[in-house]
Amino acid sequence: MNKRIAIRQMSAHVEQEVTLEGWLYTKTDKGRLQFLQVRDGTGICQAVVFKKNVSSEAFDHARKLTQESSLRVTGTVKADARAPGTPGGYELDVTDMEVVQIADEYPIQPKEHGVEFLIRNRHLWIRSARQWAVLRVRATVIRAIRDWLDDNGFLNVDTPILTPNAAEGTTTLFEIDFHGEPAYLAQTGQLYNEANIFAFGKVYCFGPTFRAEKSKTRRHLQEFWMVEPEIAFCDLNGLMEIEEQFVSYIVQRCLAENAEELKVLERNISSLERVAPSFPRIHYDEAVALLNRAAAAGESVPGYEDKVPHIEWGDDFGSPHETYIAAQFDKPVFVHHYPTQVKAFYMEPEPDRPQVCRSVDLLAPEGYGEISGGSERMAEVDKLTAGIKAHGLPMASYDWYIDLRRYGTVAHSGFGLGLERTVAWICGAAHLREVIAFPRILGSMRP
RNA sequence: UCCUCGGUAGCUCAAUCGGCAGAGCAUCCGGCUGUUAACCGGGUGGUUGUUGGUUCGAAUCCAACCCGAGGAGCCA
Repeated sequence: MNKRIAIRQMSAHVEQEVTLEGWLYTKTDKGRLQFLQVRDGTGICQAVVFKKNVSSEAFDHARKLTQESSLRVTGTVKADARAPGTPGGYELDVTDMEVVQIADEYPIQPKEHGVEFLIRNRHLWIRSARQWAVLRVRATVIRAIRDWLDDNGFLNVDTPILTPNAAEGTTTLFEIDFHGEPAYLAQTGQLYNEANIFAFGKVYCFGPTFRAEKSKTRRHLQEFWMVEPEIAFCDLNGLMEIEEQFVSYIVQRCLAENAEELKVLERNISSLERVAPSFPRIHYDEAVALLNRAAAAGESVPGYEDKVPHIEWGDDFGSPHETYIAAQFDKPVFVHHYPTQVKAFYMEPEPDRPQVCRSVDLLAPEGYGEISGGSERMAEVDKLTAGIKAHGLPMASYDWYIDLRRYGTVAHSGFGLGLERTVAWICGAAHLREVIAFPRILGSMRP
């Protein structure tokens, strides 16, 4: 029995005889010479089958291999600059092979396909090189998120997915039946996070969240993952410092650990290398002025056909606005102090100017939009109850939340970072559906 | 909910003014010792999204519906 190794470890086994277990990605048959591209989940490696080097049975088996057939292939690892693969530069000079199964005709070819077809075959599409690379980067982003928070004094306290009422509005909730009582799939764990900081100081929750928005764009999913850190004794400025450290760490971890994956994705690395503290910060007032100067000059929005639309002070930004602002910077940019009226009820108004609140969105470069939204939370009972009234929300639902301000209230802040938008940005992915294994998008949840 | 675009072979797409349903890839057969989405020769493969209408004749024109994509709004 030969040593079984992973393709990723091939460079450590040059001139040794090893066995790879995997699937045939594609094949080039040259008569007495066959090139097999073998995947094993860790990479793709070229296995070269010379007729004179193997038994006639093994050679015939190789000829019969179809795309995605499962196999064990044994041979000597050779360093060869001509060898393609991930990582390339090494190939297997085959001495023997065993077919596990000859696969049926495989629907996905290593060429262009339409979106509908690929989504319908998502269970197979995840084997393709691009999808494989994206999902590996996603796993790195998740590790980086947990590592940074765990190493910086945050305690992971997860929050419920079944909730009795909306945190921020009711139109985008998935309703389910909780034994005769209506319940909703969580859109955020933030309110519970705020309870948790009074026990643990700095906490985060990290899990799936659900939005029944009728949104059908490349930036929306019905089910997506969000990490939500929440910090006691922290104001808006403190929050932005944490966010820029956190996001920079995530990006740098991907650069360090996923060079091969980013190469498969043909991602421009230099724009990611710039992602380091500190990030530019602009006030909502400045952003409005910037947008209206651009609108007056008739500038167009990168990636859109339309010109920059004029904006009235007090309105929230639309996607074209966000995209234009983000395009003015070569790093993620903070926009802070949004108008109080367009933001959620719990955001702390600026004491000297209550028309704006201590909120901040982080906009990713290259058109990937808002990857994070956060704020300093209202710390006083009276302000909070006024805020709940002003938004027309049922006071009774928030009794425990208001309670938190009665027992040792402090300035506190938090944000939510959208996992898929972050991964899409790092990978340069065209659509969020590519950065989660089984996307839930409007009108489709199969497979 | 609204706007725009689309649906033809397993996949990606052609089909001129309404006039024989056509390629490439995949698959199958044959050839080839350095291929990178190989190449060369041959074969298989069709209820043109659905229903109805106009017409001698419809993939093509008309109507309704179904499905998909991108975007707006909303949001991470």
